[in-house]
Amino acid sequence: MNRIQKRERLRQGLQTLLEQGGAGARLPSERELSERFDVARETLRRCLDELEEEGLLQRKQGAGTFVSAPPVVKEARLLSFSEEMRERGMEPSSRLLRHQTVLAGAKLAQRLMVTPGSAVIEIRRLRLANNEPMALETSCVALSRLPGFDPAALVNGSLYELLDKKYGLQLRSAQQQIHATVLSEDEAGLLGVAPFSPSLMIERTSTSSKGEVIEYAKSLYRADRYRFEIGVMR
Amino acid sequence: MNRIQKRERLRQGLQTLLEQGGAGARLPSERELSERFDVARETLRRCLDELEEEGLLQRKQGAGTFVSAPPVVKEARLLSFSEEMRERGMEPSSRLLRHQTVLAGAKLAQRLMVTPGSAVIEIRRLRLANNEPMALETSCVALSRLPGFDPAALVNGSLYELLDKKYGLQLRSAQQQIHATVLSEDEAGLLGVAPFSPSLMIERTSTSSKGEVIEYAKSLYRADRYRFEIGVMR
DNA sequence: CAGTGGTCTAGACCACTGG
DNA sequence: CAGTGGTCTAGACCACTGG
Repeated sequence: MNRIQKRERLRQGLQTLLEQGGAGARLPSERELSERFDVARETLRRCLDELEEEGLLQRKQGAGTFVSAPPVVKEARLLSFSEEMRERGMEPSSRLLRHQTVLAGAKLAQRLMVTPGSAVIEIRRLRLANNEPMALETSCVALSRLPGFDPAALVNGSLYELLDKKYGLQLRSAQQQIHATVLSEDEAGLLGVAPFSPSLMIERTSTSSKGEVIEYAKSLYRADRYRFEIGVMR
Repeated sequence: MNRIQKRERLRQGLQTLLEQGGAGARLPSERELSERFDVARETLRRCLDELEEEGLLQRKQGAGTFVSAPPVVKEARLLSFSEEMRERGMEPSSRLLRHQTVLAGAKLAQRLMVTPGSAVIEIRRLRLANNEPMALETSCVALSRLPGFDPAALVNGSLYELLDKKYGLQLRSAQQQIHATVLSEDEAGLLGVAPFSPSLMIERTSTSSKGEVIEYAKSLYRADRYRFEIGVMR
């Protein structure tokens, strides 16, 4: 399409200008740019909006448009343990420690948004990276959302993959709370560290694209091997 | 201004429509809405863009505009300690424990992106919420970026505010690393908890809109009073 | 095909800044 | 004050969908 080509040319032309200018440089005015690229000023502005959103430039009313240094912020994304470890260049694996069906108490029921007393599958796994213990994870999923769920499938697999393949459930967002705590003797033993070592505890409530709460998980990470990293914008 | 009122009315009118409709409902067409609210279609579209960005509605070319169930994900934003505590409904304050000018070693120089050996101001503050100790914070800023900097101004103020007012520096993004650790006896004493209590340690490197690294800060939060909360999307 | 959202235009007036 | 970005308008044509 002619239109797409035009948009593309505009975008690339602007990026070239940004590169030539370097951080701090001032761009020509919007009226001049729109004439130069032969587009309406509003069209140009929409393109500048995008570039500003991406942090490549800054506009200041009455003063002008200035090139920014691109930010290095790493966006937080919802990753499974397996995905995250692979991204960190490590090979993930799991050991299924225990699984049982329990009846949801008031607190858990609220977290999973189910009625108190409904059946919940609780899965406790030791999660390894390069065959070294990394975290101790307890996941809870409501049985009603996962008919015929078989925890045995989790011995070496990702819960997220299973949810997707078997139930067509894609997790879309999660709420995470991060605390610092110390490990009990049992927990420390499983993770292979000294008792009362510090630990990063992450509680996560994951929600499907339909808005249903699918999983509540509580993970204890070894503080000596794991850091939580996040980029934030103002 | 008439213009602001108009925009405000439009926004509120649309939100009312969204509420009345409920998730899944289909809004009237853009042409009809623009007529009803007496604005140009482009103006209406800009408002719809915002609402879509916020996840309140979804548009589908050729089909229509539909009300979404609002997401509950809380976006991570770069907040100063003061801003964050106020948002949590607590009154922030600070006690300046120490400040000194040091020469940047290799590690600090790399973090601040300055040449090793340059002067760096190091500020150590006890940060309180409702007059209770909450965190122990050590901030480092390169002197070259803040000529004539006076740490005394920080006794009861926000560093971010000072940077903005005095130097016109707005922080735009930050990279944060979150660890779990235990407090030394000194640190525990200052924070008013038992020695070797667990602590959430947050290291933050903040960058200005021009892409310069402005601050490196290391904070030790009381694990019993502070949790880091974050929403993530897939 | 009628109707929807997506994009673009030329022009106007406003708020803000100090090159 | 001239010049900048911010907002809005009325209208056009496009791509896509199936109420």
